[in-house]
Amino acid sequence: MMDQNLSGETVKCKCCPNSPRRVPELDYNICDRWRGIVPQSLEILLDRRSKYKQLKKDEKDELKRQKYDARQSALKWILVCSFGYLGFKNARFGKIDAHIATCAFSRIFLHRAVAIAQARGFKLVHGIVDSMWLTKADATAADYEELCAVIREDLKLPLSFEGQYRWIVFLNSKTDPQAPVLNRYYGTFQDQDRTLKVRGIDVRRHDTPKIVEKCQTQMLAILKEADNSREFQALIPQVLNTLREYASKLRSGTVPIEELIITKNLSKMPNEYTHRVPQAIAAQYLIDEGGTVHAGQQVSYVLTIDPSTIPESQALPPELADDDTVYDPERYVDLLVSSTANLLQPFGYDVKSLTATLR
DNA sequence: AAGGTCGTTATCACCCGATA
DNA sequence: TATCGGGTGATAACGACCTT
Repeated sequence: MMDQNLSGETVKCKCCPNSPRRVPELDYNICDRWRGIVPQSLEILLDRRSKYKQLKKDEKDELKRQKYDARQSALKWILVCSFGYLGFKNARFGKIDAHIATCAFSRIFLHRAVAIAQARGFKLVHGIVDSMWLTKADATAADYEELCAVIREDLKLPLSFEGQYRWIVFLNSKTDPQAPVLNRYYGTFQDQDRTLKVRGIDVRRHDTPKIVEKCQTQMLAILKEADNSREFQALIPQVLNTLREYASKLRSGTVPIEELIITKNLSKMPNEYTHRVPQAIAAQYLIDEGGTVHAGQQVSYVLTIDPSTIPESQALPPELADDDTVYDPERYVDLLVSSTANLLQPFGYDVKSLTATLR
């Protein structure tokens, strides 16, 4: 968007239909007379972000480092939204053609970056949008930095090396167990702290109850000590012990309600729900109590024992829970099992086998 | 914004045994 | 032989949330 002058008024502009600046694949013309308002605006944000990144890099004080990191991260999300907004039809400066053009450039750049990496002996494990995961036997951080510099120079784009993983697990798709998916993975970096990076799974979701989050966090803490896949496999029994521990705690009925709360964002008014989903049931309880619940609002609930088959009794807002409220241990155990399976699926464990080990 | 995953609920077909 | 109900499994629709 920046360097290519991609903006609502510059892509397919009327003033220079024969501009030499073209969009790859699509051959749209890009204005050669004016700089677009989008790149002009983004420049401010990009400059500021790279300043904070640099400041963080040069800073020793941990608190300040965190502060700079938070600022560059806030700017990152403003920039991500700017890209999204370019394709939003109601946006003042939006235009779908400019959005499509941005995607076309991004494909070309990613392709080119992959080609450069491969030409230098790196193997592409996975790539998405503006990121690549590469391997090369015995490659050092310096090798990756060097590759970065080459690509940066070639594409004339800022590019940074995030780190080297000791190991990384890409989870397979549940709908197509053959295919690993791009938005669910976890791994540890080779730094001193063995920093974990986790995307997409339970601990990253805000609707995961605390009990499951704690359990999965503990499991990840166990696995992060592995240096390679052999050590990883050797740690799996400890992970299974953690699962058993949490499951029996749940079954003993002693887990406090606070750890069992599930919170969801309502996407519609409670009466618009066609399915008797727990969040709709919980919302109805709140309305019955004289509360008001709107789309966009958060609603919390606890999964309760359902002695009848009335859907109403399967969920209860924690606000209405009392000492007699009994949670449904088995449904929470199911959540634990599924979160465990999310970690161990590539190693031959699934919900069925894990459930069996808990009997 | 776009492109996904995934879990839950609803629905329906089907099987099977019980019942009349 | 017809009917009913429970259980099971497949499928569609729904709904939430995640990734960049």
